[in-house]
Amino acid sequence: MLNCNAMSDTNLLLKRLQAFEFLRGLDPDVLLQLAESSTWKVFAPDAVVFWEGDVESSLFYLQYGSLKIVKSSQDGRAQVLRFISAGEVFNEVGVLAKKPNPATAIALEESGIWLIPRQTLEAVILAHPQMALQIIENMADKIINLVTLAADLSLKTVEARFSKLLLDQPEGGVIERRRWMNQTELSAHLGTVPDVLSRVIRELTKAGLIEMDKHQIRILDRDELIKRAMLQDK
Amino acid sequence: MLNCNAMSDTNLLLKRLQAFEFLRGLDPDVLLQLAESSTWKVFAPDAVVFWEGDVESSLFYLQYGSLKIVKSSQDGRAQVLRFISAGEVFNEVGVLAKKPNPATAIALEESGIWLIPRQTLEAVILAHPQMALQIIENMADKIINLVTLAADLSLKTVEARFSKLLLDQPEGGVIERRRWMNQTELSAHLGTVPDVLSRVIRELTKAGLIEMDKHQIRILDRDELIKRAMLQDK
DNA sequence: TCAAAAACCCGACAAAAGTCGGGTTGCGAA
DNA sequence: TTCGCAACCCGACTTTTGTCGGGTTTTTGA
Repeated sequence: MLNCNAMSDTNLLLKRLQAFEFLRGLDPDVLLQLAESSTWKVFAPDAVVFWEGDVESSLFYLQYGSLKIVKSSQDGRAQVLRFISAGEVFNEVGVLAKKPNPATAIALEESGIWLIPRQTLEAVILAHPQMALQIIENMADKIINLVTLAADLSLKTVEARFSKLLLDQPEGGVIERRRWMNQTELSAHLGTVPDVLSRVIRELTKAGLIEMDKHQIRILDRDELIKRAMLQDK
Repeated sequence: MLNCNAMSDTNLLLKRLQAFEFLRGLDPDVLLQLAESSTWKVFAPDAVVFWEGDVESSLFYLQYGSLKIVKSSQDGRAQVLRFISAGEVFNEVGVLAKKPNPATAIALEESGIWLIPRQTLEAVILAHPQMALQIIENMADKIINLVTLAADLSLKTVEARFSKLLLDQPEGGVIERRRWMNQTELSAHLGTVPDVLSRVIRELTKAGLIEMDKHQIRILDRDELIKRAMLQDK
């Protein structure tokens, strides 16, 4: 399930940390300290990085791969709260607030992760308050996203949420469908089930707003899609 | 709408700040600095404290009264994200991340609020990193609540969400219905509309699980209510 | 104190979301 | 290559949620 070899390739981490926004402006020796006390883990696809309820005392830095953060119910349904891609940091909640994690993290593909222990992190924060402000900013972003998610789940239809997701796609008018970005994952992200998503796609296709082939979805009528995305939202 | 008299009753704030968890352990002179640069505002019931989209550069400390944080759609529906009662701090997002606020804050009753300007706050954080950790912990709590809210909205029925809310009530088995905690507000908090909430209450009453009179709701069968609250949740 | 406004109630209906059964397709591993 | 499994498709159905029109009760403020 989980390939965990704690090697000490700190040079590599050191280089990555230097490129990492959180840590911009820190002394190299502080970075070295962080690098030396961190451990390295590799997770296979579908492996659980941490469980809801776990009290995890490390900050996670995803070096390569991608993850999803989910909360799931007994009957199999799951709500994806966010996706995490390479270069992002997560588990601030667990590491700094000492609270059990509110959700489960699962690897979507093989993922390499650095674990920075709490002690080291706290020491660095106390010595470099600037870093605390960075972390706070990062958490604020998450709060903004969660607020938006909650409001959308409550106030918008599946069609509107899906349209919005399409429009938010950075590549103009096209969403790539990678192996792990299938209708099942997508529907969990939108807070619904695959059948309903399938139905919505069918309807938008029939209406001529989008076009789907095997590996991507293209936007054909952006204006109309915007209209539908705003349904029941301001 | 908004009764805004900037008086300098700093002594009062000083006393309150001393009692306030965020600031525990700070030097009295730092507290004084905070108190002196803060301003005081009073908001009438239903007054807007800040709007979604505003870039607010102060931290808010609610001294008395209560607020709700909402996100609303064009067609009048609104999702209440959280309630804020006396003694709580809010708008960390706006003040520290310099991001437009993701939601609107509205006074439920007359509310007195201290505004602590960003500059002062940042100075205090940089000088006392311990405080940054406090703020981070506070934000982590909010993230946990929002994660739970999003998952509940997506995975649970209105009945389950309402049951859970009842069970979460601190006073054993009783929820007080204040003026501003009516079915309209309650339903906005649960992510539904008054009619549906009314129906749920009717059904739970008919099933003998709860009992409602003019000013409070009592739990009659806690075990069965727990069962219903868990419906479609783990 | 009384009248208007707001909250609440409720049955009937409409719309959205979820479920089910039974398909087809396409990809990967043996 | 072929078998098997997972993803996807789709129509019919159910459940949940939201809406509407009409009512009653409660609160509030002039």
